[in-house]
Amino acid sequence: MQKLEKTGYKAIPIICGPTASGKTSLSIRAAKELRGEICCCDSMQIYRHLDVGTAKPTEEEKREVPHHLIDLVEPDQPFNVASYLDHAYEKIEELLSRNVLPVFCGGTGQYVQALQKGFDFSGAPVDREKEEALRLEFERDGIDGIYSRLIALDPDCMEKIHPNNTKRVIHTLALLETVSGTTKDIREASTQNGPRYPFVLFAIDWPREVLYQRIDLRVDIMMKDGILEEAEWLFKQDLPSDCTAMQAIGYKEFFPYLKGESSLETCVDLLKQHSRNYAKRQLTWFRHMDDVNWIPSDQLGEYKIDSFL
RNA sequence: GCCCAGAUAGCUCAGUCGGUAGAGCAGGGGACUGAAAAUCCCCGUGUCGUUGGUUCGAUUCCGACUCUGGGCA
Repeated sequence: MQKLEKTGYKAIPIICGPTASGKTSLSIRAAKELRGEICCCDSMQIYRHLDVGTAKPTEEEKREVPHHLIDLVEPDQPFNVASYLDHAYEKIEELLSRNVLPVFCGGTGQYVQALQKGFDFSGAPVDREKEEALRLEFERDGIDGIYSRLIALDPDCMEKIHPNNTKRVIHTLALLETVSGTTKDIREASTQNGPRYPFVLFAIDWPREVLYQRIDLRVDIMMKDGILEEAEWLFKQDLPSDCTAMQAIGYKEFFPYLKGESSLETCVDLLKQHSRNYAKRQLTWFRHMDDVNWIPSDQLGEYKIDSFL
């Protein structure tokens, strides 16, 4: 914490908001005013080569303010919250050692929450082989048996995890068969030490219809900026379809067109649709996070975040 | 002009052997502790095109009309 004091601020800001809400420009202005550097908090911008479709900062924007935590891995490499936290904490230390304030910016609710709450995943190891075995069992026999075993180990899961959410059922059972205790015990242990740093959250709020218009418009701009070429590049990499980068919005929508199964216009419309659906899910995250400072869209240009720091 | 097929939820359509209707998508709300831009849960009243007829009762059957496809001229 002492290192943070040297920057002159008491907390690290995290600027979030749904896709196309203006996070990037706000974070650049804020970082300049606070003499900080930007740390992205985005589960897709961590992939190299996926630039236009993930709305990564442009070269020009990166020249204005240094950006970190982007382009961390190749699209075929595995990545998750825990990897993100490792990179994030390392980067925060590096910036603080130079007395520079990290300014976080991003739309991945899970990553933001993990930072804010200080989740420690070291007590919840992942057993890939066990998960794979359960996945095979699920494909063979269905979810019922697996779900029953999960409930036997932790009855609370009955209301916390719906049996149709097979991905989560399998993951949680694998975890509970690896470590002792219930999900509640694991949760409690993971937040035992609290957040690593004091964070302050901001979220940008637009009227829904306006946000949706902005999303549609931004997709059109992405088309001009070469999103299709990027999608084609990714398509040609021929990665497994369950690989995370292949599920990024802005790429998968073009695959039917690239296979000759659908018109370009249909794909663009679908991309807009998926982006809107995603924005709604993001808002659910932000609305229910603790201590969020909402920034009304009409105050975006002059909003000062430093009074919270 | 004639023939055929449609007309039902914002969209695409199912259905009612005559008792006023339901799916997918869209839209709204929610969950989220190692794939999270993922995954999953909840929410469905709409002059059943208009208008006559038959009927206790018509969105359903019959007629006319309007509109939309397709075909023939």
